[in-house]
Amino acid sequence: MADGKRQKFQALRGMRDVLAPESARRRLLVDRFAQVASLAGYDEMTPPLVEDLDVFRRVGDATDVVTKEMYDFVDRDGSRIALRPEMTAGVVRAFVQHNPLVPWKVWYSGTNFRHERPQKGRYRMFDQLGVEVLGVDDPDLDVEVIALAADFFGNVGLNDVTLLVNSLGEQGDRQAYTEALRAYFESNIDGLSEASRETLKRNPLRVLDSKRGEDRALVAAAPNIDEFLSDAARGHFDRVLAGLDSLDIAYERTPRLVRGLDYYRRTTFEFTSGALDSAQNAVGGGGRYDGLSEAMGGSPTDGIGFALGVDRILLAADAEGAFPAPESSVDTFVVDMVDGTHALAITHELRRAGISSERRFGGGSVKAQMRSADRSGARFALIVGEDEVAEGTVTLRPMRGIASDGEQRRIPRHSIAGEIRGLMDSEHRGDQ
RNA sequence: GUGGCCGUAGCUCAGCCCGGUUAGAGCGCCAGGUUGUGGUCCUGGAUGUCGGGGGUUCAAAUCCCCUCGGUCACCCCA
Repeated sequence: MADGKRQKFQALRGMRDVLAPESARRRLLVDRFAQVASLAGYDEMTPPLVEDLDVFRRVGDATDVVTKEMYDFVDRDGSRIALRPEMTAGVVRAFVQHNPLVPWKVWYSGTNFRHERPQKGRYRMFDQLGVEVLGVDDPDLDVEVIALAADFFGNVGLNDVTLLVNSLGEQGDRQAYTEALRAYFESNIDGLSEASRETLKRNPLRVLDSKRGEDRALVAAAPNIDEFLSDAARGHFDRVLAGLDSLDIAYERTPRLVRGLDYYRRTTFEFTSGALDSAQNAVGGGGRYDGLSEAMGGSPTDGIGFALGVDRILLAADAEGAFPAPESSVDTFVVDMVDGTHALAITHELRRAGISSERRFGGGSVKAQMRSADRSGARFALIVGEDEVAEGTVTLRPMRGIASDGEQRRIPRHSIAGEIRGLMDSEHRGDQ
């Protein structure tokens, strides 16, 4: 800096570094999701982190995500681009661009950006896992998609999760309902909070989401979506509910559930965690968005999908004591009391043989090296001193695991990898 | 974006209200006890721009202002 004083930087607001062991836990969570999704026939896809600003605008201009929270900027060539605030828009844009065979079933994991005031469970940079399916109108698909998410939560060990479902009807139904709400709230405007009056101008549906006490009574008595569903929408929704019942997937029918993004039609759903007692208790949500493809310039195509919040899932897992971070450990730790050249050679050798191996740098007493070995979580310590070098051996000392009661012994220097491999295999089989 | 609360060693926190010797504790870390052996125990040790900047004062971690960050509610949503 100008004054010569050293500036200590820190991550930008709402953006966090993910260090071990959290980093390993996240990787594991994504792996789990990949498993569950691929079991159901979904392929991974990775849309760009940045898109033309208009791609995201198609998501809806009445949502804060698009109007107030986007990281948009002017590129060097003058075009307006933006960091993705969610994944669906990019996926649908990709669908329109590549015109793949339908049904197109994809899953994704990735980072999104939203310029909001950070809070626990709400960050400016956050990861989502999700799926999207394009080209299928069948209500059974809605069930498959919801079941996939529900199974994933179960797989991760989250038990205190509630599924909320609703139908917003066809586009016309949704519009009619919106108008009915507008009329209703306008005729009762005096009972509405200041903030909700503002919301009413932009998006009457959103008023249903108000958490202000003053609005509660009015919201409770508001028109119900059920009265506005067309026969087709009604029939579709009934099939979805019947499907959920048949799979024993518990749900709560919530006519007031209004999802944030404007593109939702018909089936909408949300998963909330009872373990998260904050206002940020939604761990995932999604629904049908028939019509988005057209908005992106493609032909009319049915679509459905969901996005799950990685940060919130992990927070909920913490609260439930589920899905702990995997312990990081190595198979072997080399203690070199000679000059370090043995540690260098042996770790290299073992790693090439597929056996993980660590060592301490900068030497240190045997005691210090052993302490490092212990901390590394290594199952075996390989100790090399003058004596071992002289007789062409290394000392193999069991540190933990099934083998930890065994005595340490010397093994030929040239058969270390084979010896370790054998021990780990027998341990894996549950032998002595 | 609006309002409230908080910010002291790597971590969890005491001290701040009622300014005043070298700013503390536990855990962790390092070393020694055991000159070739971890995890327990004992002994010793290191570590802080008291979030940052400015102000008041003889004197500020303690008071005031600004700012940055976290957190809670609203809002929004994953």
